[in-house]
Amino acid sequence: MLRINKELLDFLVALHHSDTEGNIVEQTFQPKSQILLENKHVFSVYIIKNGIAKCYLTEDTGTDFIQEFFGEGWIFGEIEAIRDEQSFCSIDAISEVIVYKISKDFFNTLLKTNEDFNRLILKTLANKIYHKAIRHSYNQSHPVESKLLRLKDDFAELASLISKQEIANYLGITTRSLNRTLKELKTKGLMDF
Amino acid sequence: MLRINKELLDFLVALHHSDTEGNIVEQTFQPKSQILLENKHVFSVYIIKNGIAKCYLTEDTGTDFIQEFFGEGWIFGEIEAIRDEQSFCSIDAISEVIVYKISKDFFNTLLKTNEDFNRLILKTLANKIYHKAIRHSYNQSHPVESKLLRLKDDFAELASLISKQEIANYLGITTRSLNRTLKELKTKGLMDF
DNA sequence: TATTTAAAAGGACAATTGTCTCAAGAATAA
DNA sequence: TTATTCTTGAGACAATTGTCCTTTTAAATA
Repeated sequence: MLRINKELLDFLVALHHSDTEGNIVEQTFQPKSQILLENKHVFSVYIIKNGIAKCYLTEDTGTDFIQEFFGEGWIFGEIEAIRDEQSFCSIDAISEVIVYKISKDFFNTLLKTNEDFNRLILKTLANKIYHKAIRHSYNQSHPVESKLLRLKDDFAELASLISKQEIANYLGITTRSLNRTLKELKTKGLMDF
Repeated sequence: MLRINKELLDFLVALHHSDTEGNIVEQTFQPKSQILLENKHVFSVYIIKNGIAKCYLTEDTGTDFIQEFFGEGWIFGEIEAIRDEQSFCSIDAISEVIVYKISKDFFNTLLKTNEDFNRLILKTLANKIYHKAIRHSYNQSHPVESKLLRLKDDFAELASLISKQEIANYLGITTRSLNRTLKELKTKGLMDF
């Protein structure tokens, strides 16, 4: 769940070092602040240097569905830059988040001119599809208990950072269901956090 | 649901015309035949010239979850070619399916040498992520009735081609739930197919 | 420390969805 | 036409998950 994309991060660190024209800017976001809002123009592409953010979608029912937690090396805004459309997710900082920010134009230029970067983005997109497909399928076919067990280690790792509400929003369930199932798993000795 | 990717199809038609080295092969699959199987090496990338296929994942519960129905211009095998990993989905022909088939190597060469193709693939991947995110979120946050109504037109269009079981597998529900909800919607006059 | 506010846990009940089973209808083959 | 098989539809019941609301616990602030 909290995979990191070291390759992409390393690439950006190097790019930032050699950048003399201000194409890459570092920016810091405070915990709980909003980085991107749904249905707005996106002018930049962001790569997380440090911290954790959540990428979520607010449904007409009023509930948020968390697409993914983003850690180091994760990129966002790139889909909008490629599709040339508005944002379809909101992004909030969870911890303090430091990003490398590059303009949409520079991002598209890099894609054209830098073969390594191009390949990295292709890989990143392919990975996003792969993981999304696996998760979507699993979510639709398994009860809450299984979904929780599957992410046991991830949640234990993130427990101090994210709320129960956010875990529920990631699993697409209510906090009531989450608590109920957590308690059952504790009784069974299958969960401890 | 059954979007077509005309741009990519047109590109391949042109490429096929000018192909003198046998890099692009046309292949036909009979209805219900399997084109790709989960967890196998993938040696080629496929673009649908004609027909409809389903892309699905078989869970340990024994149920299939349909990721997407693929129509004209849809590409598959490309994620595996980029990630250099085994297949993570199975692909079955629903109607008779004619594909353009290109080798993994040729696909990767094209990505490097042909800027237009590269851009098309980037767009295609970005679109897959976009649509998957929207659907996953909607599926997790809405009851069966809403999911069905949302796809009313698509299902009406596909009704003669796909089975009830396949609709259920696409929505991640059982046929029992599907039938129950369809009946309710008919009673309410909201559904007719 | 006392007070206020927010997050987490859970009781009671309702709604939704799934499991199991069987019967009706349609399609296919003998 | 008559079996045979497959798809569809649905009854009865069980399990899962959600809604609403209250209580408990923890954290933040005066």
